[in-house]
Amino acid sequence: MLQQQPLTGNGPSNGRGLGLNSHPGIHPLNSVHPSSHHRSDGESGHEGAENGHENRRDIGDILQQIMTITDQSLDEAQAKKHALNCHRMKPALFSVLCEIKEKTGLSMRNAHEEEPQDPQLVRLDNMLLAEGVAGPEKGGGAAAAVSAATSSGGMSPDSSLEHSDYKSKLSQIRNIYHTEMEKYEQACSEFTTHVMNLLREQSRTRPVSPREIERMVAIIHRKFSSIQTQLKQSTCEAVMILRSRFLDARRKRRNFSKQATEVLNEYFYSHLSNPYPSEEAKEELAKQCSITVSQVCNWFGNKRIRYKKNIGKFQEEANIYAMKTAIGATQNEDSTHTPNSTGSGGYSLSGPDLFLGVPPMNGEQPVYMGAQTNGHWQGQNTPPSATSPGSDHSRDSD
DNA sequence: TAATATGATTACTT
DNA sequence: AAGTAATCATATTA
Repeated sequence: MLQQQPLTGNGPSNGRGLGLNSHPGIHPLNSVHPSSHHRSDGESGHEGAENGHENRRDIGDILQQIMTITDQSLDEAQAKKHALNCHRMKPALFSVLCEIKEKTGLSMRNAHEEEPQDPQLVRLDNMLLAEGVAGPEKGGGAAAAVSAATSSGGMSPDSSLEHSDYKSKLSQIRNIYHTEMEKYEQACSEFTTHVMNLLREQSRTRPVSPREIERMVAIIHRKFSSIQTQLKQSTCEAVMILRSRFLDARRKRRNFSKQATEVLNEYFYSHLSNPYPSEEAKEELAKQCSITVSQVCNWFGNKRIRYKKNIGKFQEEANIYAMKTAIGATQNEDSTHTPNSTGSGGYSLSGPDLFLGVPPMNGEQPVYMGAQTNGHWQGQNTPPSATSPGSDHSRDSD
């Protein structure tokens, strides 16, 4: 029963680190059978001699029986044991053994170590607990850990796929961990009871103090818990790997939906003179685009810088969105205040400044070039005179 | 496949 | 803390 499979490759870390392929070696109990010691006591015709001689032979006999008792089959052993217990020299031997034990017992007394709770193990436990691997089953545990780990960035809804992937992987690890743990615990208790029974049984033929049993049990538990520590360790490793992979995935960029960029661009170009959405506006935009506020921040940061760097390149885009907003504005200029067009709700904060102060050229298209990019917005900036590949003079007729 | 677009990150600045 | 500018790394396009 205790030959349980040593955590084969289905472990969380591809079998790495869990390569304990043998049960904890607790052999002091059953390994002593010097089977080669069979003395040939065949010459029984020699009995008449001194008493001492006979006694020695008796003791040798009984010792022999004790030594070989574990070699016997169960029935045989049972019978032998019975015979042993009924042996007339048994009490004497027993008392001798007691005496010897009394003398040698000292060495055992100081073997009294109280394990001071390995800090490494404590750390492992804490981590497993924090990751939601150990401890009670809770759906939010893993998710909480993840969101804590990724709180800085903010995740797009796209990553919810990876998120659930992460969660399922984590629960997989969790399951493996728990089943393995259970297995070990069961094996441990089974083995412990087995050993205790054995010791109890043996206590009939040799002196076994409760203290001894206790010690043996402690040894067994130590052995098993060292295995469990290994399991914990590799579980932690697996979680770490999973986690780093998840965080890597976070770096993977995915473009926002068409509709989302639409909304963002609409806001941007309709607030070109001051494209700094307030906290509220950011939240509103985030909601509309189903992205996070920090993603909105990123987007505006990127947009501002890139627009400023090369206005010419964005001229067309600006015109398009200016047009859109204009249409939206005229559409509802007399009706309800809902400038929706492409799903863009009205950001009713600070009216859109389409065609800001800049006079719309003297011509046809509403060349949308307001934005005081040349020295306004936040702080000073010295755009290296936007290359303006677009034929239209992107600079205001100053 | 190279070039470009784009979302995220980082180091600073204000 | 919010921005800017530079940069990274991937997505998309030509």
